[in-house]
Amino acid sequence: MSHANFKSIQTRTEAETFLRDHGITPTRQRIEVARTLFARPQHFSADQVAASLSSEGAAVSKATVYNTLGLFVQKGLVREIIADPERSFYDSNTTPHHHIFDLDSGEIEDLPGGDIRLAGIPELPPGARIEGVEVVIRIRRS
Amino acid sequence: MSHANFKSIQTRTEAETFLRDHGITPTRQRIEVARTLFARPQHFSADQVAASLSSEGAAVSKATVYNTLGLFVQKGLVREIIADPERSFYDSNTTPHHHIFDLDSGEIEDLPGGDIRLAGIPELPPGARIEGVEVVIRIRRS
DNA sequence: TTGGGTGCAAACTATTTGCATTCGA
DNA sequence: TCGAATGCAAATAGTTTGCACCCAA
Repeated sequence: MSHANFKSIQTRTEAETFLRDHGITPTRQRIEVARTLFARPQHFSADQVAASLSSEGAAVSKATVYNTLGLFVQKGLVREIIADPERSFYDSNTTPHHHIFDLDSGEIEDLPGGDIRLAGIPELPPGARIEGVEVVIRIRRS
Repeated sequence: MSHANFKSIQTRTEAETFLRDHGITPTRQRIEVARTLFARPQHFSADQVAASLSSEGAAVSKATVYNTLGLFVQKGLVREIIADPERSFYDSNTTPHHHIFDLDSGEIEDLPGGDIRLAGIPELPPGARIEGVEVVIRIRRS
């Protein structure tokens, strides 16, 4: 399955070590964000991260949530998913896989199967370096 | 090539007919937007459409540009491209093809070759109807 | 004539930023 | 201690909406 290599984080201590291992100063807020995000493979918007934290009593300001998510993307801990024109999502599973975006619920799911293969990726413009390839399947259930 | 079937619109009259054929009341503004968009296959943000129009002296208010693009998407005249987290783009070429998003310039190009094939699209959740499949390759040149 | 379309400005939402305060090492 | 990180509020940018006016049929 697509999150076969996902390493779940359960405790604050694990989160702290994880951040340190990635060269990130583990502050209280970053530890909380990491613990929430990496509890399991999931897709969260910045707002959902903030809401989840505050429901656990670990409120972190929205600005810090945004800054932290941006930092995590930059350090490769999470992957930004651009599928909803209204907001970005962040995927705690960085192993290669693709997504389904449900237009009715606004939720993102992993594309099951994981055996999607892109054939025939052509020659890119000279000097171009691929930063990412994303496949999004937009569905509707109504 | 990927826009082999693209039908270019050059005149206001052609635009008017085109809109009527798609069940859209051809107003002055919609005709201008259509003429600009369908002159050739291209990728425009709402802002770029407005700028292009006003540089031709055919100013259309930004609200109307947004409303018109939304209408065109809904009627299937253009395709919305979600590749840049900051804004939507609109592709006047609706034949199936995919995109390259240049992270440095913020521009979208068609993926050349057009022979990309997605193999192994798995079974989707029951009742799901595919509204669109988009492949975006993010590149950097720096 | 008349209902849909447009323009403008105001409203909204997501995200970023400036700056004083606080905290980790 | 001291620079980095945070919080809050204000600023930004894209997009949507309310409402009076206008125009296509």
